[in-house]
Amino acid sequence: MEFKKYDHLKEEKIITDYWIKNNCFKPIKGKLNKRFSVVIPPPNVTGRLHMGHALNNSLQDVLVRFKRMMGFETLWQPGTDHAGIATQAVVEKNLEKENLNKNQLGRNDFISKVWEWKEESGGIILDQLKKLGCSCDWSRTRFTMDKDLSKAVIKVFVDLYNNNLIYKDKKLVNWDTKLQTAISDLEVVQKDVQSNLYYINYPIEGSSDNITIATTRPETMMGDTAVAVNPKDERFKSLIGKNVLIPLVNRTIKIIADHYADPEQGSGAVKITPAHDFNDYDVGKRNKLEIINIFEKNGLINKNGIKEFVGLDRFEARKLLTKKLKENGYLVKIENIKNKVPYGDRSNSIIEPLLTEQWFVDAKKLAKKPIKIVKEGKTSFYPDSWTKTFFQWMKNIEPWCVSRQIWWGHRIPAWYDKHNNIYVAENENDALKLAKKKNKSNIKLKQETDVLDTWFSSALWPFATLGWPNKTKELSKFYPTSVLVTGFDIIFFWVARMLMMGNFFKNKTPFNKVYVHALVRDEKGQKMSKSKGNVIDPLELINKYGADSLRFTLISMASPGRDVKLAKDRVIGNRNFITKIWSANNFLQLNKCKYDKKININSIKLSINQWIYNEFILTQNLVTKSLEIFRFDEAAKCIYQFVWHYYCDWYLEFLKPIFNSKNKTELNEARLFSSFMMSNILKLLHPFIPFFTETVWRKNNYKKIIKSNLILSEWPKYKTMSKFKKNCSDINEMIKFISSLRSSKAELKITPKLYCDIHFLEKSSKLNKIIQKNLILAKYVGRIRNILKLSKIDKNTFEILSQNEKISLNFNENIDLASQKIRILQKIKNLNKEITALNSKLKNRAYVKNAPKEIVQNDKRFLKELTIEDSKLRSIVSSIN
RNA sequence: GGGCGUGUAGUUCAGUGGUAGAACGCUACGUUGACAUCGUAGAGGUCAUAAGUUCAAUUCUUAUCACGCCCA
Repeated sequence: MEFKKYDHLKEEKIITDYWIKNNCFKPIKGKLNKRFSVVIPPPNVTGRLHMGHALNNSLQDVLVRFKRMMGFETLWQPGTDHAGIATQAVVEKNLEKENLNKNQLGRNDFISKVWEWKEESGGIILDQLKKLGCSCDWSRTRFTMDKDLSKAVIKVFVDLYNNNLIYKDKKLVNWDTKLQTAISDLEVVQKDVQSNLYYINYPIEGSSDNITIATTRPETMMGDTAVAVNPKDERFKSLIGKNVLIPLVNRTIKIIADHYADPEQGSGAVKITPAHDFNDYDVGKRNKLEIINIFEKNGLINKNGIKEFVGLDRFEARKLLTKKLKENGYLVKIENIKNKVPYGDRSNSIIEPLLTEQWFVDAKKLAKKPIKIVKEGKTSFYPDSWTKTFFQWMKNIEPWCVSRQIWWGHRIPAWYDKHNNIYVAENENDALKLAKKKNKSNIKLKQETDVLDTWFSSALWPFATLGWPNKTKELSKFYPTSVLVTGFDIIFFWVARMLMMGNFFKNKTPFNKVYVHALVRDEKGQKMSKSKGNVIDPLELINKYGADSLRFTLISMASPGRDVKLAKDRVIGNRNFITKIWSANNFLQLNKCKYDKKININSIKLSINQWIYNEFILTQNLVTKSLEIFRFDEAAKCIYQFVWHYYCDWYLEFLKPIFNSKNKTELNEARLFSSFMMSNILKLLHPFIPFFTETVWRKNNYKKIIKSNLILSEWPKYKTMSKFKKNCSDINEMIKFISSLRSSKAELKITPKLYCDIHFLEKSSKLNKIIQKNLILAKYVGRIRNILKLSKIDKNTFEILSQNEKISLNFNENIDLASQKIRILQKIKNLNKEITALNSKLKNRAYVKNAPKEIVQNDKRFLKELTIEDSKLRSIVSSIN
């Protein structure tokens, strides 16, 4: 009989359609009357599936499928976020191809263009998640710019404003000159770069002396409003209070004393430009310095700069200014140093601190409750080490700049009158009402043009997707969510902010547990990046090896606190695992194995069935326990071991002689039970490799017998049968015996397929009894011809030790006894090393006194066994001649 | 500079205060009626280094070294 190969491409498609058509991903009231819910970390609409998504979503799917089978009413809430800056950039790029820009279109038309783009290609990543097997309730897919979600965003903004948790302020913010918007602290990446440190002389007024300052950004001289020295720095003490002239700028500024100036750094004197440096800004505030902004919003020098520099780009200005300083003798030297320069994470352009009016969330106040919640364990991190990171950030949190000077996003619900009075309301009408109340007359209002940071709306994800601010059924059922699965890189961006918003608006923490997974790297441990060219495309792997192989690989490598180093070989290995199960299942079909629901475990008689049942229970318990504590790696490893090395390697081999026998009772039981076990294997494996297992489930007709799809079937919860104990231990002895027999053959260089006679040399051999009891297994799997009552002694006979019993083997072939003698002597030598070590340990009185009794007992028993082994090996050696 | 993490077989990683494990790779043999995407057997480790606690340390403590990440 020939079997078809497992065709993952074909089957995965069939199964996906089948699940969706049959509403398998929707919450269904399960046996437990408990609920389990997860919200997906919404991928960007501009996103394409990468390995990070693949890992993140595979893990969520494992949990969701596991809990669903456990009998929880389960919801996995999917969706995407609108990715303000990224999406706007994509659409602007498309416009460029048509020689258009957004200003030509105007705000409204541009936004319609973005929506057009979103409808067309904003769903790609969701389709890719379906390919991965994600069992989200796709009918509930949400988007952060949806009407409902936008309503939530606006309400949150207004409520926070009315609670004084949002305010408008003029502050130094991180300004992206390329995108021409403010961004939050978190969106700034500090990069190590090689820079020049310029030493420049500032002439001291009324003297021929200079003070030398050091700076990496000479062009900002145009905005200098002081030179600072450290009050403790003896070198400069006499200069404090004097005026200096900014070279070329020809403006006079004061030398001030401020502890910010570090005597060790540069020249010890530092120019202060409050408008263009966060530290200088603070110095300026302390010393009441003037603030002179010298940049336009696109990074060009404005009219506050030196005349001939106006309109120059900041880096051009630096070059030119350096040249002029040098020509005029102000430049002392240039030093090459390493320093950190801020870059925008989206634009990759150097961030300019710029004084602008922006909207801020009072994160410090909002952080208080989440800190408490996490301390109390109402939300806990797995692995726990992230708790510390979380606290560290939350306790030092800065105001969160939430306004962005772009068009695509939630427009801030604030209106201004002509005096710039602010009215914050959910809509223009309400704003007008507020204005009327204040002004006692009807006036015209203009809406704020800024939009909100995308993370502002993502922060509402766990309750906004469930219908908030409406009081929906879903909200009461599925909030708070059970677990959040996410990467550590967005703990601050997203997790912390969800905790703030959830605890403020719902007065309940948005998730009870946060499972934090690591990054996926390449096999050498390098971060995957396009520029390095080491990116592995998950879709390529899915096409080649199947979604299940990729999932199983990622899941089994997700051990806590460690990055996933992905190599293609792993995926191939796991594809082989799937093939192995496929062929094992073919074997069952070949032998007409059929599962009957009326199976009565209690009446199972065959030792091997009892044994595999027992092993299965151990596996079932360990897999369940591991998944409960997010040890995905342990769970995957455990089921892999069971399927391959217990079920396939031993159980199926032991079944063969029974399938060949004519004992109807045994045959029927074997057929029934092997199939029953297979059905349970499929269940345990289903969260890991859902497509394959559901396919086999259908192929085996389990659906008819069990009356359920695999995805909605019941998670195994079988109980130990104590009366199986003896037979299980017998089978374990059989395995040990057969293994030692095989080893001996290999050592004797005898072909494994060769049969031999055996004879038990011990007076009352336990092994003998066990083997007699399981004779057909021993004969078939152990390849034993006969069990002799009397020992043959000839040159084809060789004695071995198995489970410390002496057994003689008799082959139809000559044996090289001399070389065996050498081998055994070596074994004895090693054995004696152990015996000596153990002996001296047991002679140590302190050890015997202090160690737990069981440990000492164990050692004594072990020593005894070794001693017996030693003497038996010696007797074997002496018999060889 | 502050914080966190990692260092165990050739590789990727589990693990434990009491005889060191897996997967992949490697070596030898093998086409026995599920499976060569396979089987059987095997080789391979001073558990980074040093000191301390302990009857006992790969495991706990401290220091050092190496690597990685986050924050300033």
